[in-house]
Amino acid sequence: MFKELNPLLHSELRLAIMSILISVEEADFLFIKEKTGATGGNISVQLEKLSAAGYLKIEKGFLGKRTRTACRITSEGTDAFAEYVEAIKSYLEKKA
Amino acid sequence: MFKELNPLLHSELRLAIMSILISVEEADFLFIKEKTGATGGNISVQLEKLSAAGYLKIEKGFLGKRTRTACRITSEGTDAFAEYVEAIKSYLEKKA
DNA sequence: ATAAATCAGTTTATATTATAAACCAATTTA
DNA sequence: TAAATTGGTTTATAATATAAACTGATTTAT
Repeated sequence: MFKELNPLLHSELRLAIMSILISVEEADFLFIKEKTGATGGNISVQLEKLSAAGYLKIEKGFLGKRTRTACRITSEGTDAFAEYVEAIKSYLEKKA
Repeated sequence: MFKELNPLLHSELRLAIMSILISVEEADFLFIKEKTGATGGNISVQLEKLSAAGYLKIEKGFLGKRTRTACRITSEGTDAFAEYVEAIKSYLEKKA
């Protein structure tokens, strides 16, 4: 009846992050911050969790002299996201 | 970009409960328990929260001698659910 | 009749989570 | 060189989810 919702993805901010990453080559910290409107601290924590799960890769580098944190979704991340989308649909459809 | 997710509905069990109630006249406690596979305690707590928000009505009565707790979604509940469905879609769609 | 088991839930304790506030190191601007 | 800003991270707190323990009534077994 109801599929299980991956708890790592069933979180407003983490889902937003993944939603951004799924449709973009690469997104940096500030881009995610702007798009989600979340605080930096919150984003930092959630990126770390998604990274620990292997759903994204965090690439730290420099843009000129300033630090820059960029993220890319991994194939595991893409798969997990797709699975989550299927799962949540089982809750949204109105059953006959 | 991302619509806010009503935190009362963005919960696996509460969403499942609402998903059941949206497609059925009335559902009793044990029916919900069976469909969700959740523990009674958990269901009790979540029904209470949804009820407190006015999203469902809890009707306590008897079936023969045994107590029976039935639930019906309210129109506020229906609206909130519909809104949640729209909101979560904003996270699931792949943006061009 | 009464003890044991079951039913239909509720209460509460615990563990997990989400979140923002506080912080830090480097860079830029005044 | 002092103050402000940038780009984050750490950590403290509040909120949440969940199951375990409990309650009170009913049924079943002895």
